[in-house]
Amino acid sequence: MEKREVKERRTGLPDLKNAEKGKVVLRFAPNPNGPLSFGHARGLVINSTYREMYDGEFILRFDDTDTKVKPPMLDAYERIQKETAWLTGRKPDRVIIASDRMEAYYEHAELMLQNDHGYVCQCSAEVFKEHRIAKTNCPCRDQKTSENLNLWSMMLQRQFKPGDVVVRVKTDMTLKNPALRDWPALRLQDTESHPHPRPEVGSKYVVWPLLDFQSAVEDHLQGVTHIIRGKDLMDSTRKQTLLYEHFGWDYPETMYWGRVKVHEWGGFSTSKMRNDIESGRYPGWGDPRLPTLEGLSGRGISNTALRAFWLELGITQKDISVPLSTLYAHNTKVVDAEAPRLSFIRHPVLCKVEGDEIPNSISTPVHPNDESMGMRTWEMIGREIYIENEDAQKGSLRLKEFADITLKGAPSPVANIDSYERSDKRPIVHWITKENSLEGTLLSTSNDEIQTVQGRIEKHNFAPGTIVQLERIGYACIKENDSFILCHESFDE
RNA sequence: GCUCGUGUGGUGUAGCCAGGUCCAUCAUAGUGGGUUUUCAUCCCGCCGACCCGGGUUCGAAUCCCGGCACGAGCACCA
Repeated sequence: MEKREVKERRTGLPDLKNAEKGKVVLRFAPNPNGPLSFGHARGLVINSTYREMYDGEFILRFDDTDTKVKPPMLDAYERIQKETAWLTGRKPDRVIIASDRMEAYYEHAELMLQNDHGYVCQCSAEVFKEHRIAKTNCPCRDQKTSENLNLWSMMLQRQFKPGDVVVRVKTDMTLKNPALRDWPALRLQDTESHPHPRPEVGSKYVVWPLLDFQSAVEDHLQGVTHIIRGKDLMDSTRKQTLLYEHFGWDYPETMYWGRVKVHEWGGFSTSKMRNDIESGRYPGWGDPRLPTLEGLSGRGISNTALRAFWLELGITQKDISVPLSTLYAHNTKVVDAEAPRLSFIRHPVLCKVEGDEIPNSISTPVHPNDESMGMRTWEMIGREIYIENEDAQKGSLRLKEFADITLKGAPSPVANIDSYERSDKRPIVHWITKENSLEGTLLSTSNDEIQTVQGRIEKHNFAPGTIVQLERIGYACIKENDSFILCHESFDE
């Protein structure tokens, strides 16, 4: 047997099976029942990265076929498209909305009934469950094709109530895997009391496809070649493969990833977040404590870091739990080189500087490792500065880039300049002059709480959304000119 | 219960399909040190893993069988 030449370490995602460059079609299909969360990012990152690797196409599909249990949210359609572009770096090649495609699903449902590959079942869910467990056929299974078509048109004509009737795919009631036995393909929804939120859809339809049917038909219609999704949908693949066999279609290649939890968050269920927002626990989807893309980007987690994070996890089927520090480590790498440095003084203490030959201004670099970012210059005319209360307790300090001082008196100490050169090992602290700073606020998240610290923030001209580094504190995202939120964990006080 | 899937250091991940070059990769965390007028960045060192038991084989992280553990599906949710 021939041996591989060298075992090379794989980097990046593994190759796709049966993939030809330029002919790969991938998709990601969220339910628009809320904006995108951290968990959705995996599907977006993995699928869109394969698009780039294979020069293929990437479809964003809205699976909005449930109006009651997981009702879509109207503004999510736009938001999800924006968030997708933000995260993946470009727009999807195609956008499909399932609720626009109902006629196609009806057509295939009818075709399935005509070919006797499905039937209209009037058993209750409970009764059918008995059959599924007992591996026995339900009476509806033997109906004539004409009877099925007749019942189908009655469904469309609203002659049944939700729960009374369902269209099933004929598989085999003796299949080993109970999940696959004559699975339901379409059902009725009361769209009068639970209308679809899209005005053009509203109460227009009562017969709605279920995920396995809708997704299967749509994947075929769109020419999807590779499906990469969570392993919770493995049985979906098996169900859908049986449907594909009825239609004589070839099922796409599939890959799965396992379940991911984040230590600090647990899961990230859109439905649960929606409840928490509606109950007032969080003010909105963009709250920095929430694992939504909006919440994360709002506190300065970059799209590059998110991509690196998910690419590193890859597509193993293991169920894992990851600490947020992993994401933060990626973010630091992305953000540090570009983050201007600013001084923020928590619990500020005002000091009067005294000494000989005090210069008129002090200059310090915007970024210690990048001269091209320039200098920041503080006027020393007023000779009043702020230092952190905690530092003030230490008595003698080195004001960074300025002077060694000794503090005397309280509560407004005098800072006597001992030396401009560094003369000993006294601690180096950050500081700011009174005239070059404003009152400011620093927010941070911790254990589902938002903490606030008041202080003095160095004046700056950076736009909201800019990620800066507050010296000796951490990276922060500018919310407004005088308010910041910490990107990573909270202060360790 | 039935069905399916997964088990590599604290956390992830490579290697497994095509057994040897694996006293097991890389990252992150932790820890020690270096650079640095930030408790940042950067650099170096250390720490630490093949779920268990059989089997096949000259040789097993890799193949086979059996356990065990964990997860998911069995919805008229996605």
